[in-house]
Amino acid sequence: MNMIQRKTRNPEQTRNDLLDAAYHEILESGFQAASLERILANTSVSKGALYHHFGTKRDLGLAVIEEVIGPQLEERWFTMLAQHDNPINGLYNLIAEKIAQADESVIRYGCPLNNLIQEMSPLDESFRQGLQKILERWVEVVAQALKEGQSAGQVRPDASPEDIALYIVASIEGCVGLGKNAQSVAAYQRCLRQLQVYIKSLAV
Amino acid sequence: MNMIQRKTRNPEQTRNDLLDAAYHEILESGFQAASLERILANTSVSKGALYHHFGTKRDLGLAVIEEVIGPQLEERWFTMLAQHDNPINGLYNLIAEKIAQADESVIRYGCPLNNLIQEMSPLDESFRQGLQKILERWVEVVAQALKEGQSAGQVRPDASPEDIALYIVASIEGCVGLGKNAQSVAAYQRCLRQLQVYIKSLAV
DNA sequence: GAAGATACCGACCAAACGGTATATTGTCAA
DNA sequence: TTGACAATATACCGTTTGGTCGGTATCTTC
Repeated sequence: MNMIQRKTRNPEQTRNDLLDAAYHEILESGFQAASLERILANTSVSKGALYHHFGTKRDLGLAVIEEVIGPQLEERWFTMLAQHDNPINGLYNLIAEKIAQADESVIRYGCPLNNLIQEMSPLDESFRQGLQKILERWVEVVAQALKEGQSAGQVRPDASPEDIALYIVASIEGCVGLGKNAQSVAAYQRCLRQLQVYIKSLAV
Repeated sequence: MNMIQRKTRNPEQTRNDLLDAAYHEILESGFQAASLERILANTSVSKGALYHHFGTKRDLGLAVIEEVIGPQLEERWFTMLAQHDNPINGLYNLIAEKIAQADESVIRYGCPLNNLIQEMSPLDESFRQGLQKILERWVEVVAQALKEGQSAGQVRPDASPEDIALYIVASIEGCVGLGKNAQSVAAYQRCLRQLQVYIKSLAV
């Protein structure tokens, strides 16, 4: 056979390339319609190499959730909320940042987490669990911040931090979803600004 | 060829059967992964009949959006909001109804509109437009009710009806999405109850 | 430096897909 | 009654899909 292999081996790089290409392919087409051929074309990795690193397409998808989408969100929210002493300000600024950074690509493809939830959670229990782990962590980080805000007398004491955190996360996903379908950065921003109003109303 | 046709012809019924089966197949698998073979198997309609009524799979999907999903939502929200003199009460009760009617199947498959938005809106402009038409109508109905509430002195005058309507719709979709992934009726209900709190805060 | 493990290659495969072609039958107007 | 057309049936097609397999090149270890 005619063998033209990569000059030097680099399994880690190969794996990362695959994860990265798979992430983008899934973001654009969804998981089920994601094409392995297309992923391979975008990485110049061979099919053999792909199946060396990942047992099935499903495994690749699960790895994307765990190793790409999860850390992405974790970093953004965890470090951001840790920077503020007041959770109301922290949340408000996070949304403000989302409003400021809103651009065509966010509006076009929406939230990778939400996309996968809607598509895959009823179809594959492992996907659902992988996504749920991220979701729970997200809600937990927000709830924890709110709880500390209550102790510090910054957040209304009559509110349930867990319920509010859940609702805030839901609202964000909803705003992204609507903006995505409207293909309108403005609509997305208007929607998030209402969420800011709600967040402000949580202050004492 | 061996012809075993339906005893009596009924094109309208055939078309409706197809729309109904397609709706359920799409709800369960998404549009791209929806299988025509499976739809045919669930209707005992032949492939020839299907392609007589719908030019392509895409046309079938668009018809489901326009003729099944759209009217479903229209009926629920339009008639419901018309029953109340006070939009705050109307919206509150609509959410209360959603909370009361929450069951496994809602939680399992989520909102058909939201599912299609996340999957198809970046991939097919016609889908996006069909979905957007429903979305805009939904937002408009809510906004109109709020506007009338403002005139009647029931809704805070400093609020923008359009923005709030957009946000409410987004929040609902978000709540369904989270409940769907958590596979938890309780989480879904907790989320919606926070939305009720927000809605109440709109009163004068 | 030989051996064994790891990484990678690309041709091939069966199955499922959406869609087409052609044949047949029910319906209804003339 | 018949002729035309709408409605339905099924065999078939090309393409794409995820996945396999035998083989090769590189790296590590002793």
